[in-house]
Amino acid sequence: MTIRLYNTLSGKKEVLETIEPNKVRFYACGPTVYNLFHVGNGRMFVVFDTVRRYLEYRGYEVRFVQNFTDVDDRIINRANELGENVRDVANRYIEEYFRDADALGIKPATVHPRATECIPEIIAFIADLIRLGHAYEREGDVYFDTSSFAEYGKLSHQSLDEMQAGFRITVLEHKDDPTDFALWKSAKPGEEYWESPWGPGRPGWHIECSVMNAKYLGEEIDIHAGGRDLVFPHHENEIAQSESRFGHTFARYWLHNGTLNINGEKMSKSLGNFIMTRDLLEERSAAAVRFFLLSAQYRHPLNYTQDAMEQAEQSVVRIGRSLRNLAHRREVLLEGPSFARGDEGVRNEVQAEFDGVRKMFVDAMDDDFNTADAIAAVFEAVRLANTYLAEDQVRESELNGWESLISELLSVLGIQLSNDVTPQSTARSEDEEIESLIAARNQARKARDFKRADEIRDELSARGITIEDTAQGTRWFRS
RNA sequence: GGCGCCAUAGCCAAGUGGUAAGGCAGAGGUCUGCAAAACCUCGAUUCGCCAGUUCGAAUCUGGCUGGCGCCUCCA
Repeated sequence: MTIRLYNTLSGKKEVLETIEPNKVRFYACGPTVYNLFHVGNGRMFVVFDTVRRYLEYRGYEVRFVQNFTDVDDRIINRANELGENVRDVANRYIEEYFRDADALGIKPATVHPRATECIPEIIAFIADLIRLGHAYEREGDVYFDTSSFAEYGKLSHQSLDEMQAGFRITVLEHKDDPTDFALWKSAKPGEEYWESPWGPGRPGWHIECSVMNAKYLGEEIDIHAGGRDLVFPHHENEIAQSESRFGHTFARYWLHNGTLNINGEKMSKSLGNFIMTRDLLEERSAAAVRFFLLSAQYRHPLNYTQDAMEQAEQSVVRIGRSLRNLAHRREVLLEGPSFARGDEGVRNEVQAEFDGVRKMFVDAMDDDFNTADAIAAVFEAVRLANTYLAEDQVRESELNGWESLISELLSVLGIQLSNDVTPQSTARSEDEEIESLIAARNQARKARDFKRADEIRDELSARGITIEDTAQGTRWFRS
């Protein structure tokens, strides 16, 4: 069993072969912290969080690094707009990132470096590039000389000639060539700056990622991930910088997720057609949002619509009901006569079903993290579990088996189903009353006084209590 | 202008040469006093359109149409 992943560099699916056995060095580009992140950004975080979880599930020790770009024109502009200090703005949005990421079930990376924490290393890296003849200084700015890197364009599959032909407006500044890009930008009056051999200034955008990779993961890494829109120029430039500096392969596998679209267009801050993740979470469950974001293969575009979100919500409800029914059945079982608790282990045919579902899931995820197929495996487990629940005799070990299997798969996808949100204190005091109403209703049903039974059900329903009569008794829950 | 991607049922979405997964919504059935939950069955003779290759194509090739992304900040 091997994991295959689509590598943007080769344009093919390749077998994952890591630098060190059972260890993955994984870098994903993080946000520029000048605002909250929108659902499109959220897709990227969720997708690669899921890749990371899956690699861990498959036994890899994953060292996952995700940076914060906390030096950027946009942050400076934002700070000016707000009349605040640049550092304060950046720090605040880093905190806000963690808040929303946590709400979406995105695990913190192993390391979350910030560009401002790596300034000395960035300066040293740039100095090395100049020394090696890959960069030049012009009036306090430093540029990377793309013509010095023969393989420039290999990630985006374009030649330098093609790129130059594509430049509509040539903004040369001090650059020798339009495809050259800034490594170091001299500070404009009033801007935050760091001292450097080229005068006061700040790092360009691309250099921080090259530096952080080297600093936290080493000169060569296994997986580098980001959104499709980072392929060019950002990742192309990272490759140019790192490979020019170290003289060998930078990242083995380049993973890029498709855009999240809305009304057929890419959701982006510059187009202004975005929905903040935080706002979406006000009206939708995190589980549904995450389900939606994983409902398509990560490389494909995904269109955001109300309808699709509603469908995701319903799908998640179906899974949740199955888990709820498994838990209820176990509760009844444990309360029942002791012979019903007999636990002789899991029957072979049920074990075979567990194995079948798990294989379906792993096969799907092994094939370039096909979460759409993986979700189908979850539904297969749900269907089989529900079928098992319809049996007259069930065993605790098997109920537990279904529950833990479904939970196991959901946790790899990072989908956490919210439990009853009613505060415990309120819940407990109310429980007794509900139980007695249900008992009264069952008395009425026994006496075939269905009018009275339905009245009680309506009353409970009005209080937000849904009841379901099963062969094992009546179960209820807050809706 | 250059590079690249996509087009599968009402909706979402897998499937890259062997005869169309899964989910949502819908219809019918079973169970139930009823309801709910659940299970079963039904739904694309067909995969944007037109040619071609092949014993065989949603899957490969060419053309066309429609849509998107990148080439400028962007996950």
